[in-house]
Amino acid sequence: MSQPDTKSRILDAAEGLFGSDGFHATSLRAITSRAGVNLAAVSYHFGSKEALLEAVFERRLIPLNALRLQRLNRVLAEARVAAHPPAAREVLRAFIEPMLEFRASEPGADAFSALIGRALADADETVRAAFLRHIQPVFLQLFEGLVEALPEQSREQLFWRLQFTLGSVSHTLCMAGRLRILPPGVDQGCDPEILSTELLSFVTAGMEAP
Amino acid sequence: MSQPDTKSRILDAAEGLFGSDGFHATSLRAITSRAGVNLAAVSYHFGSKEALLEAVFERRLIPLNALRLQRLNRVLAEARVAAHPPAAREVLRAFIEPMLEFRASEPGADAFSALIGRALADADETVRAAFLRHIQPVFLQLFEGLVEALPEQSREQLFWRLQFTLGSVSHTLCMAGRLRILPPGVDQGCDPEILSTELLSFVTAGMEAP
DNA sequence: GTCTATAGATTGATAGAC
DNA sequence: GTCTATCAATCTATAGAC
Repeated sequence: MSQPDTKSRILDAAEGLFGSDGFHATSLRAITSRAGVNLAAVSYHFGSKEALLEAVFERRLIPLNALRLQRLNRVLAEARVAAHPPAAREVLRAFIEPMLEFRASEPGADAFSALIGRALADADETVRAAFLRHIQPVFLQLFEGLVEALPEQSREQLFWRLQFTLGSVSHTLCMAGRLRILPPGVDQGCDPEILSTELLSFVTAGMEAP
Repeated sequence: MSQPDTKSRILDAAEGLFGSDGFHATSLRAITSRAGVNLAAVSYHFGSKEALLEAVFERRLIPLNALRLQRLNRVLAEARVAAHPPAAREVLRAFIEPMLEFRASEPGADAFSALIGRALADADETVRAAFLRHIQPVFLQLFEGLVEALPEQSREQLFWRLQFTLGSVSHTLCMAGRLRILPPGVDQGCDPEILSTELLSFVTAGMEAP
């Protein structure tokens, strides 16, 4: 049981700092210092700061998006067998639950979660483009699933509503532990499972709105 | 009809660049270069980069949030006179429409719009804190309005649903003109008024979900 | 108020010894 | 693979002439 190798230590440190401070505001020195490795190790193992970011995305998003696509395809296949449209809630669940489950699963996952939640709207094109490359196939499949689930709506309308949904999901991934404004009678703590159910109910109702 | 003074030119340039490139990624040199003024003018007129950001927020958010509070209070007052709860849609409209109207009103407003859409989840605490200072009273009044509109829901539940709503609104402010993934049969162009109505329908249905 | 010039710190990246 | 040392570029901020 040796300690993680240099490459993994850098990935872990970068994930945490990119998530909490942002890509641009995180220096390679901050990363290697947290990882306990030499500054030059980043160049040796990854080549550049951008390539490191890409590696941080890949490590989590490849398995996560594969799981999303698998669940999405199962929901659509079952609906086809039953010869009726899939439920919008189940289509959305296939997209949302894997991310929230991952987030609740391991320590440090909330940093990656915040990174992902910010990526879609990030001002930095490096971050945004790297993220879009991974999310594109999932997004397109999710959209077609919603077209099947809600055939009475136009593609245009479904597209905008899906954008609103992505906004809710992204914000949910960012906000945990960062809520500063709490009205009286509201406690910040929230069971991840309840949050997941609430989010799913919210976006399902929004997508199905008359 | 002289050209805008140095202070306004700096504000305009900063607003545009903070919106498109982000606060951290925008240098004072980029701002003064776009504004056509000397680098030292920022220190003279504002004192620091952070103070400049605060001034960029203030110029737009003080009138905008005053309008939001005014509309919000009118909706709540009318409901009190009529002795029935306000409609959730009208409460949400008082919060959402002023921003989207402003955004459609003047050129350059979409840059500020993107800045605001990103601020709530920004990794940079400078940006986030400056924004929260302005949004706090509006947020608290909006929350209490929703408590009145939807009395059958707990404060906790309303709070989370309001967070999801903020996510949708924020993302809407960010995404215009930046949508990279377009499914077949979907055109990026969208009438601002239609987008506003669609967003309002989406979040109202989400807030009212069973 | 506006300018030049520069201080002082930090950045990403790399050359070359071990 | 890991390290030291360093380069060249960039940043915010300011001192001081006009």
